[in-house]
Amino acid sequence: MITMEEAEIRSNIIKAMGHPVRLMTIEFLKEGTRSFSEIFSLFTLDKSTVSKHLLVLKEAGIITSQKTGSDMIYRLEVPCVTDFFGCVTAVIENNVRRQQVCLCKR
Amino acid sequence: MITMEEAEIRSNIIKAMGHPVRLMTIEFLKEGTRSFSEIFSLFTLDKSTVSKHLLVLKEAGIITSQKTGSDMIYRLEVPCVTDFFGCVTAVIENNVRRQQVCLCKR
DNA sequence: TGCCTTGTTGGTAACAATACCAACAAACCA
DNA sequence: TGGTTTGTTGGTATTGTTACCAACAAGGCA
Repeated sequence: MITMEEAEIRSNIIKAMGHPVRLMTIEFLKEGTRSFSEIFSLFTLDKSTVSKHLLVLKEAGIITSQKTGSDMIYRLEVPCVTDFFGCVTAVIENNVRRQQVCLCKR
Repeated sequence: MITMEEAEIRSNIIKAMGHPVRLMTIEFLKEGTRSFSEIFSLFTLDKSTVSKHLLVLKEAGIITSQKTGSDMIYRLEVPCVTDFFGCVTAVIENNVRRQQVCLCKR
């Protein structure tokens, strides 16, 4: 079994992925490095909001950033995180199968 | 790319895993079905708090429950979620390597 | 029936997360 | 140099999450 302390560290990383904007960003960066403005243009959000989401991913160690010219370039540091999405899809399909589509409320 | 709506559904499932208590519970259920009282005794929390954490996992479709005698038995519905923990460990190790251990704040 | 045991639900207080706007800093360009 | 672009940081209002206690419901057993 895992200790409570361990669980806390792990959940911090998972929590960082638990937001639609951050999830989409990860998916986007899976295709390669992207600039801030490219990521920003995916959403209809204030630039400060996007910047803060990227900071959350950075602090979790999931992405890194690097200033290049006038652009800030973001990179997916640990691509294996996207492997997980297949399993998330399996959960969703299982929910649909069990007609519990609308139960995922958080 | 993934749509915003899709990202929302997925993030709901990931969010359900993003809490130490729920993460430990998933790890525990990986070993087999467990009763409420077995799960409850892992923590020093009020029973209502534990019950609510289990509800979150249920609503996400990650676990299921079934009344058996006087006990409520919980079961991990989609075991593949634990495959992900290996990658989370990779993130942690990468953070340590880059001396960013203390940056994972959420 | 009365009373444990087992777990869920409701209420609420404390805290965390998220969004916006405004202000700022750094680099680039005219 | 002065203005523009690019992104971050600070402040703050709103909303969401999590914990506790209390009350309840269902089942088992004296």
